[in-house]
Amino acid sequence: MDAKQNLANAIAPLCGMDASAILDWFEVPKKAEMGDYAFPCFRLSKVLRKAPAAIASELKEQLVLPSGFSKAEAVGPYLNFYVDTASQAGSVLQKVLSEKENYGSSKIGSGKTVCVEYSSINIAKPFGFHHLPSTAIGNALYRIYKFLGYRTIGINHLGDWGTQFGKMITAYKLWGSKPIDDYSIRELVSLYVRFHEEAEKDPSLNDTARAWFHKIESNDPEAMELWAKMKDNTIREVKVTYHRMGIDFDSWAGESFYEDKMGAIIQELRDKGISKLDQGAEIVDLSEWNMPPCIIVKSDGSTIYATRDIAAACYRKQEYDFCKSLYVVAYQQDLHFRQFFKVLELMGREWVKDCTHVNFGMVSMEDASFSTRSGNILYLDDILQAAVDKTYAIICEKSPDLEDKQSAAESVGVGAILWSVLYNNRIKDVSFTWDKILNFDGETAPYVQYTHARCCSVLRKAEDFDFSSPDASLLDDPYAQTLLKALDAFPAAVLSAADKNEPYVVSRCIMSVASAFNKFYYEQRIMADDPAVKAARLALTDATRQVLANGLNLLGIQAPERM
RNA sequence: GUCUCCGUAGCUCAGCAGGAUAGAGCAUUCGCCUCCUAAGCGAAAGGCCGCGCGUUCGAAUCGCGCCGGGGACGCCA
Repeated sequence: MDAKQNLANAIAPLCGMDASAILDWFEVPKKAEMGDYAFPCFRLSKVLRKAPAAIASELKEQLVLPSGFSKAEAVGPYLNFYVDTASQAGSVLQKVLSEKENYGSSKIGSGKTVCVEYSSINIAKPFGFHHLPSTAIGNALYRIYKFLGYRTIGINHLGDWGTQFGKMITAYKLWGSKPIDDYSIRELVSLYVRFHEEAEKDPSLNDTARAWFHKIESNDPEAMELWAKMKDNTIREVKVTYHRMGIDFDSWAGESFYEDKMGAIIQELRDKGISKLDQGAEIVDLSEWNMPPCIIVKSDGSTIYATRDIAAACYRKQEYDFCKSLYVVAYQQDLHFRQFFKVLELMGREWVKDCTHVNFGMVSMEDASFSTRSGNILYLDDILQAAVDKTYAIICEKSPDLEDKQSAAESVGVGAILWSVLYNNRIKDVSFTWDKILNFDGETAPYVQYTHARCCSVLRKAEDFDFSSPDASLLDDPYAQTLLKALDAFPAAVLSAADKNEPYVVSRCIMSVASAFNKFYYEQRIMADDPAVKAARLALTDATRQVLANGLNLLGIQAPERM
């Protein structure tokens, strides 16, 4: 960034412009051989009334190159600048190797808090593949913000309230055969499925279910105990899966947590004249903003998710005083978020501008749809396990001598699954097929992890060799240069990922690092005969290892040293 | 019907505060392990960047209109 400023300062006087005016004209050429920065002269041709190409070559003649640059070249209408590779290489290497696991981090978030609501599973329901995007993206954002110095609050907004628990209890009372504590999620789900089958034949079961939920709401001891135990069971069980993915939450406050916090919201909406009665329900009319009304209280007097989300937003502001509050929730709920954000705005909560719906695409199966009721479910844990099993088989084939195959398989298998939803723009839909999810070739986590392991392997072989004072000017081949540029791009990628709430910016960045390293590795011998060259290349390898590890860590993916 | 998002290679996607011959991976075909992990590297082939109009010196990128697809649209979340 000072590089551009220096160039602007040097060029501006030659064409009678202000340095600040031409600063953002600079661009980075697509191809490395065209230099590191380019100054297009099209716009100057209007002012100077000359052909752009002529301006470029005249500028080149008159220009005094600022320090840090090795040459300038006029190519057609462009003036291309090449940075001095030795000093550039030296500073990148030095920065990575001295900052280590903090390379790419920042203090911009110091003293500020970001809330991230993600994963948000339902109690006594499957933790399924369709939860993967929210879970993986949310966790990556959580880690990225933390890396940038923010205090981060990860919130699993549990679906732990509603008539489905009346159904669960009804089913348990009718068909349960052991203490509720002994029921796994899968067993609870089969009770739930059975309830829906039987309720087809005997609709009165639905009344029983409603009655049981009413008991929960009115604090009936038996109902509360069953509900609480189902909730505890579920949390205990899903924590195992979360742990596999390196995830933990700071808050598990779900829907039930806000039961006693909605009354004040409803009252405030009435008092301020924001809500009104319509068809027996209390609504906020949003037609002025071209939106359907937001329902606050249903005609039967019960609350609804909008009410809960409003209460939750207010609670989080009060409790955490966030500077940003993110909701990692599928785009099906776009309208819902626009509605309740608008209601918060009408309530005078100016901080609602800091709330963001981080939406993502639909998850589907190729030729079926997910449905708990029909029992058509893909458990996330089964998919993780399938990936780990496949990885284990690959390791046995490719690295039969590896000592701890199981832990490497776990890192790589789970990493591959997480990566599948962290490599593309969030908004892209995800359609599940076993072939796709178990493909570890090409632009995948295993590729990046393999590259990391490769770096570690080389470094192990050089354990006794001192490369702490590398001569970066020896890294002047194009492969090393491309790699250095990729390493240099990492800190900006982290910032951009946070700015856009898009983890794929980090994924793409470390993918380009891995790709550049593999080309470098193939073309250049790292353990070169010349000790000075060897030292420089080992330092570069160590820096690569570090950046890959940092990037994978931000995505919540392990970086194994051997695989 | 209204609102909203998306449309780039056979497939999955980058690129879109406008700029130099549009990039990857997968799949296909063909090469590269006497040398640091071949889960790697290379090559070939593959594109009216959905269509049209406009703004501009310049549009995959910005605006408008079509077409095609996803999603949402009052008492589920």
